[in-house]
Amino acid sequence: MASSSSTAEFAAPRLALSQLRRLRRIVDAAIALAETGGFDGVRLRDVADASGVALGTLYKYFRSKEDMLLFAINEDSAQLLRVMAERPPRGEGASERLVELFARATRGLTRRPNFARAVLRAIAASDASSAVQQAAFHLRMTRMVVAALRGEVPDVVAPLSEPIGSERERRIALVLQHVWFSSLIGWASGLHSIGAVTQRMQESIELLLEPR
Amino acid sequence: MASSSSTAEFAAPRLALSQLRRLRRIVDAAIALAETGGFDGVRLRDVADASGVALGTLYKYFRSKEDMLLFAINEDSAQLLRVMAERPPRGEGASERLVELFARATRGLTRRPNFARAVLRAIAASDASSAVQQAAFHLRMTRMVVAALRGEVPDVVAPLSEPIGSERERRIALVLQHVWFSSLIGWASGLHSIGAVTQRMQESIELLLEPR
DNA sequence: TCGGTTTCTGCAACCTGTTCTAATCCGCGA
DNA sequence: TCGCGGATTAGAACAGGTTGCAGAAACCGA
Repeated sequence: MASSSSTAEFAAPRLALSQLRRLRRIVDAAIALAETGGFDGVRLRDVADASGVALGTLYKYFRSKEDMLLFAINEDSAQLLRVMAERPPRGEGASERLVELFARATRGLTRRPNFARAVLRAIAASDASSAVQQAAFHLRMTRMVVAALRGEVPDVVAPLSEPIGSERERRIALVLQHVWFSSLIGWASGLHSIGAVTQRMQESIELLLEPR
Repeated sequence: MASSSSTAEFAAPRLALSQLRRLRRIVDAAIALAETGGFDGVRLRDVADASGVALGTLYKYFRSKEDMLLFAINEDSAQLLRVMAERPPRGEGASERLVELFARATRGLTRRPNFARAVLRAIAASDASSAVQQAAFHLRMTRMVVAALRGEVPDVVAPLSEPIGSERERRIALVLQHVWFSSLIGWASGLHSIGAVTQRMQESIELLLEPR
């Protein structure tokens, strides 16, 4: 049970070790399938086969296919936060650091384009039941953006619930995340290239930060 | 035939009158169902029944369910453009006009919340085959944003292919559309209220335009 | 170790988007 | 008017997400 993916991140994991292992096998199988075939490539019957569980068991761990992929991308966002804490963007000004932050995030995500398309579709189609996942992702990104704005190192250990940044910093983070997400959706829809995503981020950052 | 929805907007409609009427009945049925039950409420078997055509016929007019809803929202965007040309936002400064533009657009869309959720999901999940639709929507919004920035009246009749605005104006339009779209997706996912959408637009517009 | 509870399995079933096919219908040019 | 070709229809069929269920397995406290 354990309301899907919110589990490992928010609630105390009431899962036994064997269940944690099962969860991992499921998620790994889903990721592998997504890397090959994107959203449609993740056929739950295949996920079940590849992870050695019954089809119905998937629904004990996740509410839906989307929820499963949301869990995967949420893990990735935690990983990204760690990386950014270890090797923060080291540009001179806030703009350069932000550009680098999003360039690295974009590269990291789209390095596995089919997986990226899969999770983007999952995010876009998810409903309120997965809102917690989304919120977690958002809070991590905000933390990274604020850190990049200030030229600091993002806090990895602080609980996600802890508020961060000034009003203005949070607004900038919000705008940039919206532009990023929406651009990525556009890329996933075939509207433009990955390069266009990075370029839009750069233009947006300049528009927001550079004196006019 | 007629590659789905691009038809009525881009290519010369090679459809006979009876076919145009059929198309209209299909779209109207889909809209009605979406208004009631959102994306999932649009069951193609029901659309076919309600519009009096066979299930297979739907696929002669639209590539997919998403494509169908994209067509509907595209009609709405044309309508919005006309309304904005008739009664443009009449604030003093560019900021006020933009805030009003997006407030009105948001209200118009979310007045039928289930329909809005349906088309948002369709947009987010669409693939390259519907890129033309998306582009059309985007071009219309850009036209409205640029007009609001300048305090002019958007051009309704000019072909959508005609480029518009300065580099900076287009960037602002792009950022605002990304924020708008992404906020709406967040609303559709249950992440926040409609009010939050309008508020984010206001904050973003201030961030972009007001001197600091 | 035992009994009860929870989880997992294997499988069938359901639902809905999508595709396919054969038969029919319709408009239109000859 | 006739006949042809494209459009439409009814219906079946397929695919994959989701659900339900009965029995087997695993776990856990006593």
